[in-house]
Amino acid sequence: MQYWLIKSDPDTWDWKDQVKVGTKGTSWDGVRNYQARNNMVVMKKGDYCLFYHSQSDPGVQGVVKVIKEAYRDHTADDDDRWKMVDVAVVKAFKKPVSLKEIKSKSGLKNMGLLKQGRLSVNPVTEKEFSIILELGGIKL
DNA sequence: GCCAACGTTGGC
DNA sequence: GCCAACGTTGGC
Repeated sequence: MQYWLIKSDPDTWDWKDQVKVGTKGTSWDGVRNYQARNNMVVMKKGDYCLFYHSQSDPGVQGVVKVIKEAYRDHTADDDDRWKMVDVAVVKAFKKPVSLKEIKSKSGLKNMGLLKQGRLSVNPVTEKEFSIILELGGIKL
């Protein structure tokens, strides 16, 4: 089992949209970065991902899981390089965990999110994952 | 809207 | 293969 953090610009796709599609989930398309793609390719069905809003009021909104492993991103025209996975909602946080909180928590100082702010798909350790769930006020 | 960080492109 | 120019992301 691996843990991840995936970012979405809420103007394009936000947590509410994700909740709306429910257990059917949605394809996480549009990723055009090699590192992010490489991370998606190694995702396994059932892996948990923290759903993160970038831009205005950045923070983790809840937990989703991988329901379909990497396959060709159909939004990439005839460019075969790009992949996507499908994710579905697991649970919403009682309270979103802001970037500020993440920065101020000592156990989270080494998160990929902080080290490489621009990468939209980041690996998260089990420990980091559990700290963030706690901050979000939920248990799985 | 600005800017830093980083990725990508293209000329050589 | 190097590097400058340019584009994009994301925090503030």
